[in-house]
Amino acid sequence: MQKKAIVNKLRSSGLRPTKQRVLIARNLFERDKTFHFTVETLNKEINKKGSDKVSLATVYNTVEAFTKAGHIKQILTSKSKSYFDTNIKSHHHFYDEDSKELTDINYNQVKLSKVPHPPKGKKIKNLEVVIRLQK
Amino acid sequence: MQKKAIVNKLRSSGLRPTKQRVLIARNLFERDKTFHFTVETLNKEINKKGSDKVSLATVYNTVEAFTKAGHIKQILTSKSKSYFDTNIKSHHHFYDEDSKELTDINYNQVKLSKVPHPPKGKKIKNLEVVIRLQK
DNA sequence: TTTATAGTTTAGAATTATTATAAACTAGAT
DNA sequence: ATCTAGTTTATAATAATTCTAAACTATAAA
Repeated sequence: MQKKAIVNKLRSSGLRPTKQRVLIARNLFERDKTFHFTVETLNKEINKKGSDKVSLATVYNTVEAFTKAGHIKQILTSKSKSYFDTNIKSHHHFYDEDSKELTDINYNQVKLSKVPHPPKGKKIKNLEVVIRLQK
Repeated sequence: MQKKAIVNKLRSSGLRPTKQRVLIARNLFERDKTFHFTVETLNKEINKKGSDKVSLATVYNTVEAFTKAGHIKQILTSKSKSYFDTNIKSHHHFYDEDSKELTDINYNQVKLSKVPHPPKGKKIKNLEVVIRLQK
């Protein structure tokens, strides 16, 4: 993804393309593989190189803004820390209990043949499967 | 569940049936419905009545011990707080994004017709589906 | 262009969730 | 009854996140 595309992406979701947001967005979206991260890991990534520094508060703000805009998505975990994923397509995860690592599972590798009706007045927004692994 | 059964449950998992553990266990397991909770909510429950007080640290310790023993299970969420469930059977959840509430879905209301092979050397420990709801 | 202003960033404080510590206590074996 | 390892407790420490309010900036309008 080129810088121009990044800027458009931000603009299209009502976010001003500030220096900090563009920097974070490039770090997130100019990758080959999808990226699983916490605010802490992203903050380290962003601030390690001699590059321009971004404050931790801004990393928090930006991650929240990107999540609301649907550019990244929050992952379901059983930890007291928030995890995010640059893969926003409907997909599922392996969670390895030994290594504590998350891996994507392609959407078409899981098929549900029966799903309950949502309660009245509610719609299904999405559906995620987490498969816990052990040795 | 009677007190004696509670005591056995604790003993069988190598936990001494102390006053505090029995109190917490009764609060958790002598319920009609399954119970979704955080340490904070459980702590309030336990300590509200004029009954014997249990320290917050003990509530944390006990919840951890019960989880390890498999008497309760940790729920997958996208929050920076740990949620637990007294329903340890394989089952799934609705997560209502508006009210932030979790509801159990019976195991047999969800059917998977295709599940990926686990990576080499790993076994599937369990599989959980979370259905996110919106208005 | 300047200028005005709403949106954004920032350091640091405040809050919330959890884990660690080490002294006092207790269940259960001897 | 006594001993001891396991447990509880208040409190401190740490970790994750949110808040605050002052400084800064993108951008729309003059």
